[in-house]
Amino acid sequence: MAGAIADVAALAGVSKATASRALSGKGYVSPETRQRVVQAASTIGYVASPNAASLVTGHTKNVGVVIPYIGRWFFGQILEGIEQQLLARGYDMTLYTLEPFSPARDRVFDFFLARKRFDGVIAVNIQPAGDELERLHRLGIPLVGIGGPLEGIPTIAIDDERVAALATEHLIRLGHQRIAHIGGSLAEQLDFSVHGERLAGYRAALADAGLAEADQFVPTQLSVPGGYEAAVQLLSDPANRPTAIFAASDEVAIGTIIAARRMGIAVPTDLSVIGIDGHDYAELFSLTTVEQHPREQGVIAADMILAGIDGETAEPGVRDLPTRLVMRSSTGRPTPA
Amino acid sequence: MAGAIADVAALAGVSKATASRALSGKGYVSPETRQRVVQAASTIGYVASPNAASLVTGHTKNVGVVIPYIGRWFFGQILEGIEQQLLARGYDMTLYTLEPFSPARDRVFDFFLARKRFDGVIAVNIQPAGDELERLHRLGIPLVGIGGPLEGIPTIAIDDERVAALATEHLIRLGHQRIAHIGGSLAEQLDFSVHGERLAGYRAALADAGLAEADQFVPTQLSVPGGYEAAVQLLSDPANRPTAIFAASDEVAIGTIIAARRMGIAVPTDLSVIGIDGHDYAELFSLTTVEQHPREQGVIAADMILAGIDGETAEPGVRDLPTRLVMRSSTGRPTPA
DNA sequence: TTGAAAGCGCTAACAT
DNA sequence: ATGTTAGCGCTTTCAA
Repeated sequence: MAGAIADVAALAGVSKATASRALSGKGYVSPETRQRVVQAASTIGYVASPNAASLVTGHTKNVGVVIPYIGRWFFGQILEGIEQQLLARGYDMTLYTLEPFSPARDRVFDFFLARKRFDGVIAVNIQPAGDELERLHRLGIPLVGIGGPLEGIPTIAIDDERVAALATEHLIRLGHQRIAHIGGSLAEQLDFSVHGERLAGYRAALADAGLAEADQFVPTQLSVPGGYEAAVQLLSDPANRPTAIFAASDEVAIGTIIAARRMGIAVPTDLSVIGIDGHDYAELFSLTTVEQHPREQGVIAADMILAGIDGETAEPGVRDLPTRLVMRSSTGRPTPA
Repeated sequence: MAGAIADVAALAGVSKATASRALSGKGYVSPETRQRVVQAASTIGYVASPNAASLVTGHTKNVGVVIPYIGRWFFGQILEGIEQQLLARGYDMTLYTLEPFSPARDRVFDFFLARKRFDGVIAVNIQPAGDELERLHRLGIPLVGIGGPLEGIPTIAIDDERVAALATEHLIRLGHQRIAHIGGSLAEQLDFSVHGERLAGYRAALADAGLAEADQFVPTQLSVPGGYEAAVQLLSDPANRPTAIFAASDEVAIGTIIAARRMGIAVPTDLSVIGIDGHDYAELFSLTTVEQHPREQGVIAADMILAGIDGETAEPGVRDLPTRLVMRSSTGRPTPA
């Protein structure tokens, strides 16, 4: 309907090849001819079909993104970053949600990703099960990971252990002795080693301060409701209550604060809370947090995949992203007993 | 790399045509032959390239989705619904975020959507500006809208005016007289007429109860921070404070509750709050709300676009989705003065 | 029931 | 600097 390149060529009085060259900028075309072709294309409203082009070039101008959830804030931010960057370069973003243990996983790997539709794939917080990693490599296209080590794939992540230690140390420095940690369950495959590393950082910081036995870990879902439930559990015994909580994500921290306030526990007077992520609403909750800018992670990952598509070979391995501690008002010195 | 249909044909000892027929199920193939072809395909790990196929069939097995935001809960839910349904039918979902007034809008309409890549397009809460609607129609593919009237396009939505009236009436029935409304700004194009309709429903309900002059409307962004800010503004004058607030979305309602609690105003004792959406965290905030299941909206929209692609012509116009009032504890009777 | 051949829209040699 | 030709991987007439 909108016209093929043959129409443009005819209108401009040149061959298809010349029209193609003029439009793509590849190959020599005289300025006047180019002008005429461009003009013809615009009057027709011609836009090249990347599908047809991909058949001969092998490039699809399309990047696949595999991600565990869309609805959670953290992942939404990453997607926005990826999409923005891809769009700017003329690439499409095709999205697959891949929940852990979902039966749909196989189909995504065997069918959707195998359809030769993508120039590259970005895997966000995907813990490959079975031979999924091998299948990924078999695609034969550039791969980039976000959020944890993926064998043979260049990946960006934050240093989860260090960040967790940073957060915990902050609380220790304020004078807290009873510091609990609400984090992801170790069994949950979703987040690679993330859960374990944050737990390890927390424990290391405690140990360094001689507080090893004050260790109190509650696993939960990394979401606001998850944080809420864990906090209720953790704070229900007034006699045995921590004065500070290190939450593995800001969403968890927010849930924790909500729970505390509901239970009549003042934050930060009676309870200090710290999280990780740089959540948009953190300001609202006056949440002290270690920021990692998930949106920026998306942008960086998109840049990396684009570079890979352009032929620049990135070396596999994890590239750590900088983080920073952002002080807001949900942490303070413990009230003397 | 993974093999073309020619390889499958060769391995099965048949022609490409027969292989194609066997694999696609279109056309006659003897059971034994089909068996052999399928077998060959699976040993090679063959997956047909939809790009190549689309060149001849015109079908791309790909649906474009245009949406204002991806990070906000409501939109994330819709996307999850769409994606799940599309995936089940073998379709890809390609995503474009289209913020109101963004300069990237033109590119999406002129370039990305025009590339003949999609079998259909779902427009979520898109208020078409200028000739955007016409451009959409010019794509010549099935279109489906979510969230407001889109001329000439089948659309699903809730009856915003009715829902708003429902929420307001609930507060009135409880005995409230000073009921404020926090909603989207009328100038903001984002949500079609949604903002205006919810405002209208609110006003109609007030008028019906003879409370027309108690009308108090504060426009803001439809997000948690937006609700927070508006609530701070609305509640800062103790002498002149509403006893109930109808928020145009659950995110706004949550922001309102946060603000109120921070200001020492007890919910629902001193202030009743009601929202719209069926937000995940509503339970947490004990939020009375009018549910519309955004995820389900996504599923329905996907079904509609798929039907359209299959040739079933849906009539343009808005199809109203059912909603229901879910009572939790953020509304109550006003405390007698 | 199957095969041969044409062609979808485009780009990339290779000529000219 | 431009045109001719071949062919990407697939489906679909049309013959056999």
